[in-house]
Amino acid sequence: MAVTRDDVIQTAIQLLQEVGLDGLTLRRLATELGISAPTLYWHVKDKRELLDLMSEAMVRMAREKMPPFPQDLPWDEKIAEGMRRQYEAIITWRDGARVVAGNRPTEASLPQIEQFLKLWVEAGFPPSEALAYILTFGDFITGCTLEYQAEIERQRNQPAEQNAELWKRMEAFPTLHAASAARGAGHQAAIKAGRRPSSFERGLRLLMSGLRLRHDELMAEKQKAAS
Amino acid sequence: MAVTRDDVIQTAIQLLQEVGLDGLTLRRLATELGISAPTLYWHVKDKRELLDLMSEAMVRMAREKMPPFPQDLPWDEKIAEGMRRQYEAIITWRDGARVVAGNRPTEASLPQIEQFLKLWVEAGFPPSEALAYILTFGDFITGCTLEYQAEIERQRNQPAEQNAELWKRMEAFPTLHAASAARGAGHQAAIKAGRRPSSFERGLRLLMSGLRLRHDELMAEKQKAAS
DNA sequence: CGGCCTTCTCTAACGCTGTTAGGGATGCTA
DNA sequence: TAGCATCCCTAACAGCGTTAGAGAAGGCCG
Repeated sequence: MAVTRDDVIQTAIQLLQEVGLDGLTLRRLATELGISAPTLYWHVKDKRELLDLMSEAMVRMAREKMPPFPQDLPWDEKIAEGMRRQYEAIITWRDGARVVAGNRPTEASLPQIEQFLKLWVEAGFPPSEALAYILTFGDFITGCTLEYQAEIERQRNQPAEQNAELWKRMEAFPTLHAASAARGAGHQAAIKAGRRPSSFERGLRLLMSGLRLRHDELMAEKQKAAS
Repeated sequence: MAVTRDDVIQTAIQLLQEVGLDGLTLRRLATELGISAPTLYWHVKDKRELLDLMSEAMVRMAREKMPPFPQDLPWDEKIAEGMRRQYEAIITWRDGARVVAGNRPTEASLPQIEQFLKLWVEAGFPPSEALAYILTFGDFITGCTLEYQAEIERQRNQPAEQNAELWKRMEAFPTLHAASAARGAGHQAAIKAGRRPSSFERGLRLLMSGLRLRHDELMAEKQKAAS
């Protein structure tokens, strides 16, 4: 049976889970598909294009598995939920951040963005401001997922030896040492247990607080203009 | 005259500015230094190590060029200024985000962190919470710089042709289209003129708003405990 | 039926990458 | 004078993304 373009993408994604982005070579992918490496170039223009297609498919697939978007929430919780979903869609996949980040929004993501944008506009934000905020939140999501997954890959590659040395050096810095100690143990344990780090939720909370303030401002302006 | 390890790092950084991270190969770097590629392995263990050293040097050099840190500011503006400096230290360099991001904090950055951490503790944050916030802010900086520089490299490689097509597709999505139109022109012009995008300042403002709220909470708790 | 054209695949090879092996030359030190 | 550390070399390897160009299978049309 002939390999389809979709087979290529799905197998690539599956392979990504197993070996990570650095292990995802065209030759390896071809072998997995039972074809030769150059044949991939019939299905796909580039490795770059393959990654774009994977990125799109990964986000879409992750989204499809989520429960329907809750409709009966106040505006701010809706927006927060939207952000959480984007975060989830990326961090679900091994090296998801490196695959997805840096891609310009693809055509397939436009409806998604449009729908999300509507939430903001309904809440009272001007469209252009809303878009700017979405991109800014997106930057945070990118950074969050990237750093988290970088940490995971690091731990996969080297069993915590250099870590100990850094810890030693920290003793020269009392505040940092105290902070790390208070944070350290629980945090490390959480990562190893597969639990998500609190960094995203913490940042999201801050961003949402700021956003609510801005929202209040806008509402006040509108009230004033109406009177 | 013999090449020193520092020559290697400095030349690598300079080369990075000219050709970007993807153009920074060991052979090219060696040629620039007037030596052969394998000789680099006498100065440096790895390409990975070279990048770590570059990262450290880049941040340090950028910092050294900045005016002394202003001391007579309220706590929140001090913290915001610290964040701005970290952002600046990365975005100054071509592909700075890709070089710096994903590196665990190096030994050389520990004093920097310690000092910054003190600002937070003086402001009334518990050390571990402060550290967590610093990392969260750091995630945002990473994402911001990364996406911005990715956009720059994209524009360097392909002169805006695919961009136009995406724009066409947008017309099917009224809210998005309106938002992009309102934002688009000025934003593009700003990037081409070398001005920094507002995304970072916008996010920073939100984060700081949230942080001030949290600070109020902490102060209230402390007051309560004292009485 | 024979011929064509699309679809899917192949082998061979190119130019590039980071990296290793192993061997020299120089110059300080004992 | 011997030895050792320093700094550099050539040759080569395995792997990467990618290109050139040819070939087999199947539907369509004369």
